[in-house]
Amino acid sequence: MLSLDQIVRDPEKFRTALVRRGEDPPIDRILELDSRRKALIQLADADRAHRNAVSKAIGDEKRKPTLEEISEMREVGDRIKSVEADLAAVLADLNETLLPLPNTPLADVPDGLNEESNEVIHTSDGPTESHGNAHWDVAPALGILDLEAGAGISGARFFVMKGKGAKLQRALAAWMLDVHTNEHGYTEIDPPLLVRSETMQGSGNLPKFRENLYHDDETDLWLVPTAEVALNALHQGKIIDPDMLPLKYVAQTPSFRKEHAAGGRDVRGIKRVHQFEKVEMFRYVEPQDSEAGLEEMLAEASTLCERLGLTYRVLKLCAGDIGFQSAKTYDIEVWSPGSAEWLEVSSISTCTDFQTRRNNTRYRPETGASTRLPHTLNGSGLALPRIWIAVIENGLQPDGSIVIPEEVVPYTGWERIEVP
RNA sequence: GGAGGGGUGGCAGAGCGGUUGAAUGCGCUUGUCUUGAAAACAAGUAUGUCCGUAAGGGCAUCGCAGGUUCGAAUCCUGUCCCCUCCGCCA
Repeated sequence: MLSLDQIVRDPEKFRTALVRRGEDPPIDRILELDSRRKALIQLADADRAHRNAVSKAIGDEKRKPTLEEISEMREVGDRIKSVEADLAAVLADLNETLLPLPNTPLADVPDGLNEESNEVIHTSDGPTESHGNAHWDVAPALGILDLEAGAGISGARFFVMKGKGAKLQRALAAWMLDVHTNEHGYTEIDPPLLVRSETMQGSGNLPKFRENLYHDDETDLWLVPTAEVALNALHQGKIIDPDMLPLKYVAQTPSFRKEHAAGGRDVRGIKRVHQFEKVEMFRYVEPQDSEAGLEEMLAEASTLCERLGLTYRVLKLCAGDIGFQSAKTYDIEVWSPGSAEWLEVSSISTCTDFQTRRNNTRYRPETGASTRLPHTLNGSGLALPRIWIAVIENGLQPDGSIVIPEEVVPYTGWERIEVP
């Protein structure tokens, strides 16, 4: 959520920032609601101050209230109730107006309203040829992926990994977690996958992206579309002690997405599915450290691609293409020689104080100082079925077998997936 | 699923209708003392919001939401969460 206070102080700054994202923000309405809000607070506070004074006097003097006092205070009480009702309506209105507004892009985020304006800022060395053997042909032939079985069990966009395919995915995830925990200083988290509405709202997924989420009506719980949702809620309503920041968390979880918006795109294979594994990095940092932290996370995700021997490139997303809660995002894409395209395997964002304001996570810079909102950063490190695809397609040998990247061999226990 | 107990400040823990933002202890900050530290002593130490240039003042908050009352941390209702025992169960 954007800061009401800051919007009121500099409405034009927010208007232009949101227009960059292609929004038409109701700034004037917000300003009007805020001034009504302040006026109502003053009315109610004045009445309450009066009532408190009278009640205190009665208490101090240890006497019964007079009939005049009782009738006057009843009147005051009624008036307070009616002003409070008005105020509640204004607050609800304000909330509904602010919640659907996305974060404002940072100054260095490129202009542009769609992915065509994204900037490729780095392309690694490595081959970008195509051999035309896509994973949806190669993997089923090797007996490590069963798309029909997935469809039979659960429907379109579900899949079954088998044998060395399943083991490869598990090995990749374990390796990534180990790199992040052992080399990058992250603490491993295993969070709940079903979360409350409040938690979903805190990350920015609700109320706006309801149609992309799985929900259980009976318990009113939501399946997480990414571990970010849970990691972001780890300190909700809490004040983080001085010297605790930065907090660096990593989690491997499934992600559940309805993918309604994808329509008929990426229907073949397992590039876009309803349930997939992902290793997610998440940081809570002091505001002044968030831009440097973002660069570090980009490096941490990039190094994984490099160590797997994959050709990858880094995109700086334009203002119109960054996610709802993001102020700046890098995407990492790896080359898929089978389908001859770049596959997005990581999206790394700073959400500034947008999420911590929503779920009331604060920190104290030092003992005795007043609280501030930390910034949150999130990034995939990395998204699994897609990295699995890249490993399979890049490891494909002339004889049809797959050679596994050296780094993960200690985790698989073997170096090659042979033709059966 | 059944029966009971409980949610109070950074932590522990009082208060159960009269002003209480809340005793007390611990922790923390500052000061005195000390060569320094510890101990001791003294003072201070919640969050949010509104008015105000500021100093300062008002209001709200004792899980959450309502209700009763001149007045609610205290009484009533609902709800969420935690704990204990029984049952069930991976």
